[in-house]
Amino acid sequence: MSIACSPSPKAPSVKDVARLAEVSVGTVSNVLNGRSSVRPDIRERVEMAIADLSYVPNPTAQALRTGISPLVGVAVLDLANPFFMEAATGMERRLYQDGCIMALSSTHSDVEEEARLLRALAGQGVRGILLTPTDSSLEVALEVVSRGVPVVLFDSPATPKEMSSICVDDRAGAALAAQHLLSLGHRHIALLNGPRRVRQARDRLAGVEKAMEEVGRRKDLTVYEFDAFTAEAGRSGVRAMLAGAGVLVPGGAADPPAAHALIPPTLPPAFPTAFLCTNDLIAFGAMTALRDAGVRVPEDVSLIGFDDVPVASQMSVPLTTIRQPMAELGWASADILLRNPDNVQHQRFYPELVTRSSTAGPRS
Amino acid sequence: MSIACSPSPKAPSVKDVARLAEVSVGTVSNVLNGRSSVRPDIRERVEMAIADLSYVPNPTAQALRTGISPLVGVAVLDLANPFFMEAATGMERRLYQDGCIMALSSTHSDVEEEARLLRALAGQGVRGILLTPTDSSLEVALEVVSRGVPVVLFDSPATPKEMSSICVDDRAGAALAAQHLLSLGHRHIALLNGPRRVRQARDRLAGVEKAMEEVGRRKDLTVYEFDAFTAEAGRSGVRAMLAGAGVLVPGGAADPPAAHALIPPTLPPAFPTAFLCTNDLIAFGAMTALRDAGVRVPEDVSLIGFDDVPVASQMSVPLTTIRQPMAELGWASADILLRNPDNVQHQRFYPELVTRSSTAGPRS
DNA sequence: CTGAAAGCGCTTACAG
DNA sequence: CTGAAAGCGCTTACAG
Repeated sequence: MSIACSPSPKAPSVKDVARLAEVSVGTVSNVLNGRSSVRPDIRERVEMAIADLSYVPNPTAQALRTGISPLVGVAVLDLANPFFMEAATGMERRLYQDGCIMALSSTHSDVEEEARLLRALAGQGVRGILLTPTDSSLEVALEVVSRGVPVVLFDSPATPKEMSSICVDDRAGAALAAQHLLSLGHRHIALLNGPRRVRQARDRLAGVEKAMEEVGRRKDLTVYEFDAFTAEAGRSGVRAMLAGAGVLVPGGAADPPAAHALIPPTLPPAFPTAFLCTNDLIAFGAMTALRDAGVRVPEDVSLIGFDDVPVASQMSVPLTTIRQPMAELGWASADILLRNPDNVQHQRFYPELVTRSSTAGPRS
Repeated sequence: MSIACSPSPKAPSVKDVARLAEVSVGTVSNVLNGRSSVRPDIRERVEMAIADLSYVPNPTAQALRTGISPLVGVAVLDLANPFFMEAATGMERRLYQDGCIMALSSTHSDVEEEARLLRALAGQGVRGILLTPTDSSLEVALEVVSRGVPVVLFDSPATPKEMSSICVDDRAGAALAAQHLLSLGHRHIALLNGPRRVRQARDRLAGVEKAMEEVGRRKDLTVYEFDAFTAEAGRSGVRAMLAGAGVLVPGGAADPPAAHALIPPTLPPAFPTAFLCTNDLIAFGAMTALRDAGVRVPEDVSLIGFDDVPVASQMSVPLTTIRQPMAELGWASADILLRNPDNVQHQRFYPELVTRSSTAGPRS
C-alpha cells in the first residue's frame, strides 16, 4: 500500500506577503519584527495578508540571516536513566520560555559518540549545547566553543574558564549518605558503586571515604565496583556478594531468581549491615537481590540510594536516598545558556538526605 | 565570577576557501559535494585550503538552499516513560545511520502542547517528524504534512492516507494477557487500566473484554481506571482496592506504607485472583501495594504487565508481561520516515507474552 | 515612516 | 572541467 503524498505547494514567503499587501518586503519584515513603528494602517494590511496566506516565517532563513537558531542541543549520558530524563524535563521547561526547541540525544558515555554529536550539533548551528561530558579533556567541547557555540556543562564540576558548568556536590552528597548510616550505628558498610571511569562514581567514592575517615572508620568500608549504574548491575552484583558470603548458592546471573527464601538466612557476622549505593537504580537492583535471598530491608541490611528518581519512593521498601534537585539542575543549566552564554559561571547545588524506610539500625 | 568569552572570529566560508585555493566558490562547492569530477589537482588544492582553514560548511545555509535539514523531530507523550525512551533509542540508532539528528521532546499528552511542538518543529524546517499523537483528530499533524513536512505516527494505529504510521496490535496483546490468565485457571480478573482518554488504554481494554467474552467470561472481569500510566497511580489505586475489600485500613495515599504485614491477610473470596495491568509501571506500583499489604505475588494474586520495559525483569518478583519490541518500533518508524516519506504505509507489530514469575494459578 | 539594495553561506543550472 | 551569476527567504542599515 503506497500513496503519493500531496506535494505541498511552495510555502508563501515575505515576497508573497509584500505583493498582496502592496508594500515592500522590508516593511513586511518590519511588522514581523515589531520594528520602527510601522504606520498602523499599513501594519494592518500586512497582518491581513499574513493571515490570508497563513504565512509563517522560514526559521532557517532567519537563522542564516541573524545567526541565531532556536535549537538547543542536549547531550546526556543515557536516555534510559531517569536522572537525565528528569533533568531534561527541567531543561525543556526553561527552553520553552524562550521559544527554543530541545534536541535531546545520548552519548552513551562514549567519547567517540560524544565528539560526533557535539560536532553535528555545532554544525547544525544550534544556539548552544547542554552537555554531560564523558571526555574529561573536554577537547571537542572546547573546539565547539571556539567555533562560537556556547556549551554549558551539565552535572559536571569541571570549571574551565571557557564554559559554564552546573553540578551538584557529589562528595558532599555521598558523605551525607555515609554519615546517615554511621549515625544509625552501622559498623560494616558496603559501598556499591558504578564504574570508576564515570566521574560521578569517583567523586561519590571520595565523599564516602572521606566521611568514614573523619570518624576513623575507614576500614569499616568495603568498596564494590559494578560495571554500570543500572538495576541489573546492582542485582547481579549483590547476588555475587551473597553467593560469596555463602548466603546464596551461586547460580547463572541470567537465571530466574531462586524461589523466595521463606526463612531469613543467617548472615555471617562479617556481612555488611548497610549498603550505600551510588545511585537509586543500583539500590533498586540490590533490594531485589536481597529480597530474592530472603534478606530483609532494613531489618537485616539497610539500603541507601542516590538521586531520588521517581522510582525510589515506589520501591517495595521506599528508599532512603540522597536527593538531587534534578529538574532544577536542568532548568538552571538551560537558564545559564539562554540568559547570558558569554558570561561563564559555575553553579553548584547541594543534595539532601531523604529518609524513608530502607534504613534503620544494624541487625544485632 | 564572569569572564567574557573569547569572541570567535567569524567562521570561514566557501569564499575564504575559494580565495585561498584560487578557484571559484562553485568549484569549492563541487568538491564539497563530490560533483562532476573536479580535476584532481584542483580538488587537492581545495581540500588543502579546507584543511588549512578547518572550514566546515554552514548547515543552515545548506538547509536554506537545498530545503533539506538533517534534523528530525520526535514528539512523544512522556520523557519519563521508559517505553518511549527505549523507542527513542531505536529511533536514534536509525537516524544516526543517515547522519540525522534527533530533536526529542514531549507533548505531555496535551493537545495544546502537541500543537505548539508540531508547529515549532515544522517551522524549524525539520526533515520530518515522528509523532505519538494525543489529538485524535490529527488536525495539526495534517496541517504540518500539508506544509510539506512528512509525519509518521508512532505507536498509533491511525491510518490516514496522508501519513505513515507504526503501531503494535494493542488489542491482540491485551487479549494475550487475558488468555494467559484464563489458561492458568483464574476466575476473577481485575483490569488495572490507565486513563481512557489515552488510545492505548481503550484498545487494551477492548482486547481484554473481547478475550473474556470469547469464552463467555465477560462478567468475571472488573475494570479499574487509574488516572495515569505510572507506578504511583498503580500503587495508590491498588491500595484503594485493598482498603475497599477490607484488607487494608484506608490511609492517606501519600503516607508511608503500612509496616509490612507479617501475616498474609485472608483475601475475601470475591477478591480478584489476578491483576491484568495495562502497562508495566502500573504493575510495578500494584506489586508494591500488594506487598505492603502482605499479599503475595503470585501465590495470592497473579500480576501481569504490558510493555516489558527494563524494570519488568528487575522487580522483586520478575514480571510476566506482554512484550512490545520497543527499540524495533522506534527504528522502524525512523526508517519509514527516512527511506521514503512520500510513500505512506502502515506497519503493525505483534506483541508477545513473556512468562516470568508473577503469574501462577489462582489461590485456592 | 517606507522602499530599494545588499548580503547571510551555500548550491545549481548554464555558459564557456 | 570551471567560473560567473542567480537565488533560497529573510533582515538591516541607508536613503528618501
